[in-house]
Amino acid sequence: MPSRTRDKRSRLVDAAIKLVHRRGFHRTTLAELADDARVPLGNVYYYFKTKEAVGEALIERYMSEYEAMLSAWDAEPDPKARLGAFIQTTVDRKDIIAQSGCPIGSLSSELNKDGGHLADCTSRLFAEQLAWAEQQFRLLGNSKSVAYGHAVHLLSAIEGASLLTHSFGDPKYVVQESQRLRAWIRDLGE
Amino acid sequence: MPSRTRDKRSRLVDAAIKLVHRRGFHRTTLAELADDARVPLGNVYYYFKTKEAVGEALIERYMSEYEAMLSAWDAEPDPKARLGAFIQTTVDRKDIIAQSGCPIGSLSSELNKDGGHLADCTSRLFAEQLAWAEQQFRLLGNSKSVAYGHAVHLLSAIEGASLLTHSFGDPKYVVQESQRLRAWIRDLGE
DNA sequence: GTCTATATGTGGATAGAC
DNA sequence: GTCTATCCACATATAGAC
Repeated sequence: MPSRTRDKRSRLVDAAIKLVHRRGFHRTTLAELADDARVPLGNVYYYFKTKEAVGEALIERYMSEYEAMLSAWDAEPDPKARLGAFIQTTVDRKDIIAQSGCPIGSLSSELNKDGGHLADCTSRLFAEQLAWAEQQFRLLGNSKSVAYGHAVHLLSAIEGASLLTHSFGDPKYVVQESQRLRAWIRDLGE
Repeated sequence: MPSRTRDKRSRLVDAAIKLVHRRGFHRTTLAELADDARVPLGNVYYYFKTKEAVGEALIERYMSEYEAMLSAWDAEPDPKARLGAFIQTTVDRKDIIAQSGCPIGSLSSELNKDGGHLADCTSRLFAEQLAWAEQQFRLLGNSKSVAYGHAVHLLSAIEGASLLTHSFGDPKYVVQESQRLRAWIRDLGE
């Protein structure tokens, strides 16, 4: 695939990440996508067979972005610091979450109402996060089932607080809930 | 307003509750609504000026349903029992949550991407729940800010677990998180 | 109040020239 | 590979008879 071609395809995915987060998948039109990526509408179909294919590429992108973040967190010295870095990522994005919600959470909520296979793709993103967090809690000496419970609790609280932050358009909910989660992790195993 | 008229309008709102939860607001068409309520399409506009007006009625309905649940919970003897009843409501709905998510959460997530005033209506539902829960925590002897933090934590965890349950199509997340929340409340103030 | 037929706008997708 | 023009399906909304 030529590099110019990669470029346009990549720009379209960039646009999808931005616009789908802001307006949702179904309400984002291919015309808007093309416009934002400075690609003529008809040409979009050279890169993606259908709109659904754009959705797949979008989720792929999130998947690789997540891999990058995971590497960054794994650079932390110990599990508690890694979990802290995970939480901090949400706090860092508090303003964008207030505007448009958690990108994964709102996408998952939307696509799971269609019954299509795009829904399964988004849940894989959550599954990866759960598996990573479970691993950290296991390293803290917890049994598999306890570690899993902790991971579910962590992700639930973050996603729920993101939903409230989005609903009220106020970052304070993720900030407050993050503090609580940090204190919880700090005191674990004492 | 004649009773037959009330009937049809009410049936349309019933249909909206069901279909919007299942498919989302934007993807639910007025034709589907009319069909489900056994009302001819054109007649919908006698009861609602626009689709947005259907959305308002839908949220009104949720608001009054919530009032009814609140009364039920308030019948419990003490704050911990009331909070337990609140949590139990989510567990009771675990299967429908696995299918279509939390009705309020997914509606809020969807409508907050439009910037319209329907979004503000949904956040009022969350605000009511937060205020009620805060009140219960205050009755347990907590300061206003601590009680508010607890309320945010409770609602966040429930909404987040509902999101995971919906995403994976598996009730276990709300069940597990509810157990954890119940234990947390049981041990509060010890 | 009720219902049929239809106007109007929009969005995904395609045809086909270049 | 690129881009214009357009098809077609569908959804909101309205007109107007009954």
